[in-house]
Formats: sequence, C-alpha cells, structure tokens
Amino acid sequence: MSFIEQNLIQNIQAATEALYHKKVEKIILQATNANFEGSHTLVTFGLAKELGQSPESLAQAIGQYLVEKSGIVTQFNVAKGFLNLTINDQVWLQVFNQMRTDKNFGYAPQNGQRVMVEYSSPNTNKPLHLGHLRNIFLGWSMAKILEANGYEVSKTCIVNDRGIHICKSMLAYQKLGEGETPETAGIKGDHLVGKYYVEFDKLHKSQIKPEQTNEKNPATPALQEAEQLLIQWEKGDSATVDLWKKMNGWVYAGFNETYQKVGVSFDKTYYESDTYLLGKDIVQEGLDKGVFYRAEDTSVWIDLTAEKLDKKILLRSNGTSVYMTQDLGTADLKYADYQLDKSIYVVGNEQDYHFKVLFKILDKLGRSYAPGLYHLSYGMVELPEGKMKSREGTVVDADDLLAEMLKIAQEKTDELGKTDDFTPEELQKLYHIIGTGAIKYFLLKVDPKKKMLFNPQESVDFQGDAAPFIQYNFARINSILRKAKQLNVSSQVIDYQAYTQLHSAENHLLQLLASLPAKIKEAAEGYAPSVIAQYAYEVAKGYSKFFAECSIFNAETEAAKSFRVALSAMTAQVIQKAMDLLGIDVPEKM
RNA sequence: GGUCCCAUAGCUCAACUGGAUAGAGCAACUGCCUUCUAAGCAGUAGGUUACAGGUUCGAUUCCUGUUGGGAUCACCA
Repeated sequence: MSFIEQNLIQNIQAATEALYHKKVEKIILQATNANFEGSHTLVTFGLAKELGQSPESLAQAIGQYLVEKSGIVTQFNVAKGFLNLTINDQVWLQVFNQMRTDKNFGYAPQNGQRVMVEYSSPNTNKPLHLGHLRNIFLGWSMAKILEANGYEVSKTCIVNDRGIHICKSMLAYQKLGEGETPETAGIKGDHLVGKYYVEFDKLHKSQIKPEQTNEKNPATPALQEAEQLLIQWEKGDSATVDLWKKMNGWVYAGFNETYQKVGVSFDKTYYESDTYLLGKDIVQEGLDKGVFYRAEDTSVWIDLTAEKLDKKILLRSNGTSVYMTQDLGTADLKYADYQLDKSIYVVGNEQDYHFKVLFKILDKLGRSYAPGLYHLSYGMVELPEGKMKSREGTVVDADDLLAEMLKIAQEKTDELGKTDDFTPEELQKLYHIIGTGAIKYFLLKVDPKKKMLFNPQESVDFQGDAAPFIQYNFARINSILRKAKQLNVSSQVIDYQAYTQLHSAENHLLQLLASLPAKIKEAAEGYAPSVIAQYAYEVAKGYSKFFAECSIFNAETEAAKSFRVALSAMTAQVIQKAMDLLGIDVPEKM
C-alpha cells in the first residue's frame, strides 16, 4: 500500500472518531472514475449506515476534515455517496522520486516460497499450433510474474512421448517413410512426424468397413498394427525403440527450434516414457488407506460421488495404469524433486474435470502439498468456423503463424521507412521483436479463462491495442533520452519545489506508473498475465497523450524540462518491466 | 441426460471482484506532420450488458428460471 493510501485511511479513521466518536476498522479506497476530479475515492454508503449518517453529509464532513488535517488532500468533491479526493502535486512528485530511486520498483522481495509452473507439455506426434502458443506464453509469463512477486520459480515441461498416438505416426512412417529424414525431406522434424500422423489417420479411415462406421473405435488392421507396436515398445524391442528414439529426436529438434524462436525455455523436462509407470504404488497406498476400492474384475476405483464428482478408474483390470495414475505419480515426483509450496498446471479448460478429480484424490490421500496445487485453466483459441482440429487439418500452425508475423512486421517497418540506418542484422532482430511481440500480446491480453477467437483473415493487430504500439512508445522515449543526452539535459537532479503545477497528462501518467507494484501483485493473485498486458497498454497510451500535449525540450522551465525527461525515462523502465513479464522484448529504435 | 464454463458496441476484447454517466482497439466518418518518432493525437457515431424475475442505497457482476453456444462425463492421454 502506498503512503498516500496509508495517510488517507488513517485520517479517515481519525475523522470518524473526531466527528462521530466512533472508530471504523475497515476503510476501502478505490480509484476515482475518470469522469470526476481526483485520484482516490471513498465510497461512503457502508460507513454512512454504520455511523447513522447520510452518505452525502458524511462525505462532505470527511472531505472537509481531510483537506484541513491530512496535509496531502488539496480538494474534494462529492457525487452521490462518492467522496473524490485530489492529492497535492508535491505529494505525487514525492511518490515519483521514490519510485525512480528504487532499483527494484514493482518487484516484491523474496518470500522464500517455491513454485513450479508446468506448461507446454506437448505430444510428440505433431507440431505445435496456436493453442500451444497460448499455453506456452501463459506459462512463461506466469513464471515471470511469480518471480516478480518473490517466488523461486521452476519452469517444467512434461513431454507426452509415448503411447498409442506416437505409435500411429511410427507405423505410418514404417509403411510409407522410405527412409525419409528431416534433412532429405527438407522439413522441420516435428512437421515431418506430424505428416505421418496424418498419413496414419488416412490409412485407418480407408480401412474402416461399412459395418464399422458406427463404432466409436473401429478396429482396423492399421490400428491393430499400431497397438502391436506399442506392445513391442513396452517390451523394449530394440528395433521399435530405435525408431521411436529417432522420430522423437526429430520432434525435439523441431520443438526446440520453435521454443528458441519465441524465447522460452524450461528448467526441467519430464518425459512420460520415464514416468508412466509411476503412481502404481500410490494405488496400493490408496487401497491400504481405504480411499480406493477394488472392483470384482480387479480394476481399482475411487468413488467421489459424495463430492459431486463421479467414480474414477485408477488401475485397469489388466493392472496397467491410466492417465490419472500417472498424474498422481508425477505430482509426488515433482514434490520430491523440488519441495514445492505451490504447483501450477497450465492446461486447457477441457481438462477442468480431470484436475478437479486429481487434486481431490491427492487431498484425500493426505498429501501436504495438495492445497498448493492450482490448475491454470485457459480457454481454447477458436477459429471463425469453430474449434481447431489437428486431424482435420484445421489448425493454425505455430511456425507458419510466426513466419507470417515476421513478414507483416517487415512490411510495416519497410513501409514506414524509419530504419534506413539499420544494418541487416539489426533489421532482422527488429522484425523478430515486433513480430513475436505482436502474437504474444495478442494471446496474453485476453483473460486466460476465456476462450478467444483468432481470425486468420484479419490476423493479428499491429495498431492500437497491440504490442507494436507499446514497443513504439518505448522506442520513442529512447529517442527522447538520446536527445536529452545530446543537449545535456540532466534529469538526475530535479527541483521539485520549482515545479508546483503538474499537467493533467503528467499527473495521469505518473499515477499509472505508481500502480506497477499493485498490478504485479494482482496479476499473480489472479493468475492473469492479461492484467499486465492491459497495464502496459495503458502506460503506453498515457505516455502517448503526454507526448502529444507536453513539449519536453521546449518546456516552460528548466525544472519542467528535467522532470519530463525523468518521467519519460521512468515510463520506459516501467514499459520494459511490464513487457518483460509478458516475455516481450522492446526495441531501442523502430 | 448429469456436471462445469460462457453470452457486453458491426468485429475483437475491458470493466479494480457489488459502485458513479459500461470503457478500449479494429472497421466508418472529421480534423492534426516545415517543431521531441503520425505504428501517433484529438473528435463524431456506435449499448435495453441474450431474455424474464429476484436480492439492495446501487447488479454486466450475486440468486432463480428461460434461450443460445462450448467443454466434460472412456479400462484414450
């Protein structure tokens, strides 16, 4: 809480005591609506009831008191029951001075807690698509935000690298591959494997007999062969394992290329081929504790109907484990590896039910870490015609989209012609910063919980509420700072006393900058990078307005000039920090 | 059918967790570059917050119902 809020709350409490001889415990302030004068607002309806006063007269009385006694409130107005307070500009300048001298402004100190963010978690049978990008950017940003809130964060990825779906692409490759490799085919490894996954689907569908069309899982020869391959793999058959290793290697190389392109990485990768047998001992533990039960056919279940959930299978009658069993095992493994206080799973909302059940089971088993588990459930990215389906080819491929972003960035940059002095390398770097920034911002600005729409026809915005606009303001500021250096305008020392009247655009911007710490906290508590994205845009907009309305180098006084340079520098710093939390770079020039 | 989620301007999204006259961007229309980067600024227009009730000083937000959309309910992962 800022000292302004502390001061106001204390003085409001003092006011109610002095005026009505009653101490009020909780005072809640909110930001003043833009249509009214002031920055802080006290909503008096609740207080009025408690004190037996009318909201209007109470607001008047407290307002009067604050102007006289607080030392920071210069004026107030009352609309209905809302008491709007205007804070002295000198106080705002103090706030400004405080934030610019704080190297860690916005960041919370270490809190000694460990948190894991698991994200991406791809299958190794097809390339990444737009939905994965939302997942990846959310995970990365969430990790950054938690770090900024003082957590020790580890980023992990659980690769789903085994199972029937992997065997499908292996089988198709065996049949049709003719020794093709990413090199000979000239195709990125993950795309090559994805191609054979599609081939398998074609083969499988062509083999479905007329009388099987209504079955949910028609047993075609192709499917049976793939199942056979899975059995071979589980036996450790060397030829099968070698093929599996080779194809997975291609996929990893492809994924890594994409990860690198978008600038994300992991501290730890778990492979399901290593962990898929985990969790069976937990099944035994659950049986011993009486949390699970064994059915007549020897399969193991948990009955969660009392919790308004269903019965869930945990071990098949043939003794093999299911998805849930593995997740129980990896939860224990993660905790054993990192002693986590919190563990965040970034997984799509189609798995809401799965995680509800998973967390409930771990809780029932008495795991101490259960309360710290959180499913960061995000909505699907949909196309105008509906959901993306990889088998039907209606997906927006991640690599294709990134390439298109770079292309648009290049076209737009070249069109504006402001980069004539750039070297080819600098230009490539700039296109990359702008292109990837645009897609990241596009995916992160929306509340994670909500599904969102991507229209390939309109693609991603580079204008208005978009990353390039924010980056543009950062570049603009750097231009200003370069010029300030040239002109020897010092912003180190500011004569605040000589600057008594802030321009409304300055005041607005300053208040925005001051709210960075609150926003970083809010983003972590709500698990919502969108809070930061919206904030970054507002700051950029605030600067743009200031830039248009206040001349910096032709300022009326020296004090104003140096303050404006300092305000610009501070804005650049805040923009950079906010964008960094989103995983978005900012350019010095553009 | 059970459970869960969603519905806000023509389009894409906000709305400080129950607050004021519901805000931005895109698209449309008006102005503004011989002065610090116009990827910009200022303005006009655009809304019965799906619908019907309820709770209260006050509802886009909470409750009930209706309609429409999505997810999930596998001895798949």
